[in-house]
Amino acid sequence: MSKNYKRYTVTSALPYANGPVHIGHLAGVYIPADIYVRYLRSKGEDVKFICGSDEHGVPITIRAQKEGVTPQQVVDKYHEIIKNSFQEFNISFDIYSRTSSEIHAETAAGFFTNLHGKGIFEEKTTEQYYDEKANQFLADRYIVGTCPRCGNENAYGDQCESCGSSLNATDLINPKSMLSGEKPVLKETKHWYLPLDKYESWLREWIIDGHKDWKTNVYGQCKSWIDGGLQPRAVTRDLDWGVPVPLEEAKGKVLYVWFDAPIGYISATKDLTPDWEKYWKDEETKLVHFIGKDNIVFHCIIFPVMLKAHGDYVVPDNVPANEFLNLEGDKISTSRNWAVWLHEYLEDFPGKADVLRYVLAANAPETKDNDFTWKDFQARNNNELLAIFGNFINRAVVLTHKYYGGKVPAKTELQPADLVVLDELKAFPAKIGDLIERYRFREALSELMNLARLGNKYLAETEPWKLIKTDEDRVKTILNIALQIAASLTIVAEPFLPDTAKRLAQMLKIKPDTWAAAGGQDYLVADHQLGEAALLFEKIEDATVQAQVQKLLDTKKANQLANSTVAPAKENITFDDFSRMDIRVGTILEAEKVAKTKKLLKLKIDTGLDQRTIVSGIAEFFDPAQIIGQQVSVLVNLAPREIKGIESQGMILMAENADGSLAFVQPSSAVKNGSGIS
RNA sequence: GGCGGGGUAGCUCAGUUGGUUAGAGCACAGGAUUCAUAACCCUGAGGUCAGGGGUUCAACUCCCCUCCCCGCUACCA
Repeated sequence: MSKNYKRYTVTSALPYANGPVHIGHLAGVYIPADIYVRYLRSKGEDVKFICGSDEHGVPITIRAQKEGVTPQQVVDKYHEIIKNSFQEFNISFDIYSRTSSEIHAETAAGFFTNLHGKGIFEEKTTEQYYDEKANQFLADRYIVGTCPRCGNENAYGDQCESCGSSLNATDLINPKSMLSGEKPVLKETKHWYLPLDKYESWLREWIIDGHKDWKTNVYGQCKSWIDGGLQPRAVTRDLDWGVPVPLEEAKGKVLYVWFDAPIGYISATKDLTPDWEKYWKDEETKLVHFIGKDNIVFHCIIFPVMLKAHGDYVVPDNVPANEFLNLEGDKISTSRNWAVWLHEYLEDFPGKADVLRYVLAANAPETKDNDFTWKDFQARNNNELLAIFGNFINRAVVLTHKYYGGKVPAKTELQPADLVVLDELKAFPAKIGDLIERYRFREALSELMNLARLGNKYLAETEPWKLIKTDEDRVKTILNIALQIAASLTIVAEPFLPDTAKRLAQMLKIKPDTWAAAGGQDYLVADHQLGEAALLFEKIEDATVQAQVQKLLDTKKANQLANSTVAPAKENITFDDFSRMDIRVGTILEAEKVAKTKKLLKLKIDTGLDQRTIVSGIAEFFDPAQIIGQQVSVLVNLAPREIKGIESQGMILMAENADGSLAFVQPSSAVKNGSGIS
């Protein structure tokens, strides 16, 4: 398992180019990956750090349509924003490519052709909605219609955004194409499937038996998927935005985005170097994917199966997926604008990329979901970066300037306390490096701070500012050692805080050196002239973080306002339309939870006409025992429908609150069962 | 409901194969200090390791049950 690798290919998840990047992405994926890569480079390893924008898929075409622009314009816009954000946070990709590029289309199509040639794919024909006027098949999101559950007339084919139900396009009442407005027809279409099920035994051997070293969340999730049984997965779609399927018979079809996206790692590497094959096809290359937990199945199951089926490629050695980062106690949400966007952070905190890098790395969701708060951000800047790291550097450099004109004094006689500190200093780089190699970035970072703490403690205990009056030789040794610690910090801090490391190196007037030089007791030679002391960090005031908190509170308020808006009235209907509905008052006689469901209650209702069974999705809000005997409104002439094997004969009328909670619609005083409602 | 992950100090989190007294940072209290951005340094207090049962000489750790949070997934007429 611990093979000796000659080189590394490190990828970080391709951000989807339909929006900017926020702190959750950074904390979960890009900062860990960047720390890992910078460390490897510092060790002198041969490493390529690969990323790029994921620019295909239906959501981008929808956004384009909404904004009245082309998909290419959408991805061009976000590709630039995302790319710039990464640059400003010093995420040191060797290449940041994109999947709308020519080289990617070639690579992805080539990959498909290769698998197709090997007879890997299964072909299946199914019925899908087709717009005859626009002459194309419709993605689920391209079909609107009336939600069969809540009656919202603008439900999408995959989901109703009004009631949150997930739907099949064929469930919609009065489906309409978003392209032409016409009613779509069902039409047969052929697609190519990757038979994941045929790779089950290989996956078991490779992951379940072979990669017990993976993080528990990753390993557990993979095991769950494999044990649950894998299904063939379509690799093609009827869509005009994507990589065209390279087959004569597949005109108008593109590669499904999940198939082409991971190949983006390969095409980006091609884009980077003609030597790309070495980084993908050589057994001595260690492939590592940094991703968030939502991406585990693609990087641990699907992409490896693709690589395995192809046969020439190596499969990942590790996939250190992180959990999610919350923001001030709530989930980060793009649609609710509950996020700290990277480009906005840099406007509010210019020059402070490292501060956010530090806070996010220190609080990265490595084993479970974590919370980012502005208060914590302030505390970590003021109490850790500034008070421990910055302060130590400042003390050492200021004292050296004060006593020795900024020239590194030579060590004199070493005392036991000095030797202890030098030993500890020497041990740090290996300790930090080991943690990084085991993907434990938080702990590695805390060891980095411990090195600065060692410096502070050493100064506090030796008190050179007192000794300068009595034992100047001793002071020379002390400051020399303190400066050696500072010098090593330039190296071991670099993966985490690249800007800071650079500024520190400038202050000490040293050239960046390799990891091997860190921990040395003579990294700074005697008489070396230091630069002027400068502050590495500045204090973040209460008012500053308060402003950020206020910004979020405003967002929350805006969201509440948006939620409280009442849905617009539906189209007028005739009295006749209304009178076709037979709504009666009934009494709940029995209520029990339907086994193996979360939302369903099986109710027995006395409708006055009869006693009938109705299945209703209200279990989340009502305790069965508490609702027996209550009167409710029942739509009695709704066609019966089987739900979870139970025939439901009618529907209970419910009022839905803004927060989604439900209430019965019931008479204000008891009336006879069977009384009509009109 | 099924599957996966999690529940450890006021807060954010460590705790590797079961092994003495369960750790760190922040916050808090006391002390020391003045080179340093009132920062650093030392000491202390603070825990029914979600709850219950079991295995064991020994359980935060392994097994069973229950509750809660997150994710994937099914159900919603």
